[in-house]
Amino acid sequence: MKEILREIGMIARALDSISNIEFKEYDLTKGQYLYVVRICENPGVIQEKVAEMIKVDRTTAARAIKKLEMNGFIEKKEDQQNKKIKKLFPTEKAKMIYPFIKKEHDYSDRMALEGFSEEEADLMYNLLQRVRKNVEKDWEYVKKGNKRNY
Amino acid sequence: MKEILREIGMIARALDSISNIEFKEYDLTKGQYLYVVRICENPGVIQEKVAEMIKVDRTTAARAIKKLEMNGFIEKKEDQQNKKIKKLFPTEKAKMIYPFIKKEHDYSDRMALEGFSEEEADLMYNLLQRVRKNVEKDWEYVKKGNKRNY
DNA sequence: GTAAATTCGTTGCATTTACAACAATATTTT
DNA sequence: AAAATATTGTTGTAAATGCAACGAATTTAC
Repeated sequence: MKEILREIGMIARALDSISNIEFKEYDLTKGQYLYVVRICENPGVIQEKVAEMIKVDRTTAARAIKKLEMNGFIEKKEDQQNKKIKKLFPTEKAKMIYPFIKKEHDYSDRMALEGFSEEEADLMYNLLQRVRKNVEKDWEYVKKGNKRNY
Repeated sequence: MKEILREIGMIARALDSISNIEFKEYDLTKGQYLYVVRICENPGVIQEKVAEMIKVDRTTAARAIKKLEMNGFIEKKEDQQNKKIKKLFPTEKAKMIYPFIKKEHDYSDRMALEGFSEEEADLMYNLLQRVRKNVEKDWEYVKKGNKRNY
């Protein structure tokens, strides 16, 4: 069996580590860049969806977003139609740092793909999206309390 | 820019989450399966190397391994030549659960590669190894306190 | 239309994670 | 051989992470 997930785990931890170190400069603590990026790109999303996008526990997202709100990176706005949800928006402060996060991410993507041809890079992206779609099915299944059979 | 690292992050978090839930059954808490696997496969490694393999902070590995030792999953043995290092070995308890961890990992790898041809799976594995090698260079560079320029 | 189920958000608790700083040994440099 | 540097391991502290459990609003089922 090709152990692709072990490779993916190593890559992800290494990169998360790098990003966390680099974003301290913008007063973002561990993991927060993930939320800032998603909320900047999807203004008006709700917390629950952000957690799904990132693939993190709902309660983890809840606390991370609460802290981002306290530190002035994002704003929660009530919805008129639905009293239960709170829509999330980036503040000016978040909008200001977004380009820097993007730049860092772009650099890392380029670095990760060093030595790849254009075609290989495209292929990699497509293959990864397919893996991600496969994996998110199981993630949602298991997160809901179901048991995988193997 | 192809945002491969965002995909990789999503996949890795989803899978880590699944594994953590599934390995509770074997009394392994969050992240511990990573260490058990590496130490089973590399009996005699030292802590420092395990951290490098997994791509996790040295002190994180230190505490995780300490806990695994306390819970009877691994043993630390002093080296005769080098008084500084402690070699790590799996106990019988760890050796017993290793096949189950392997089975779970295999299942996840298969699930992740669903819809992939043999050739695509091979290609994916090769591309990922190349990305991993690129990324670990930067990780070590940044972890040592150096600043990337972008 | 009401009851049941689901969605969405929160908090209490236990745990992991990682930076900083230190100590001890080992290796390299001069 | 002594001094400087690197390696390996530990602990203090601060913070994130995630499960369990709750409440409230909404949607679905009957």
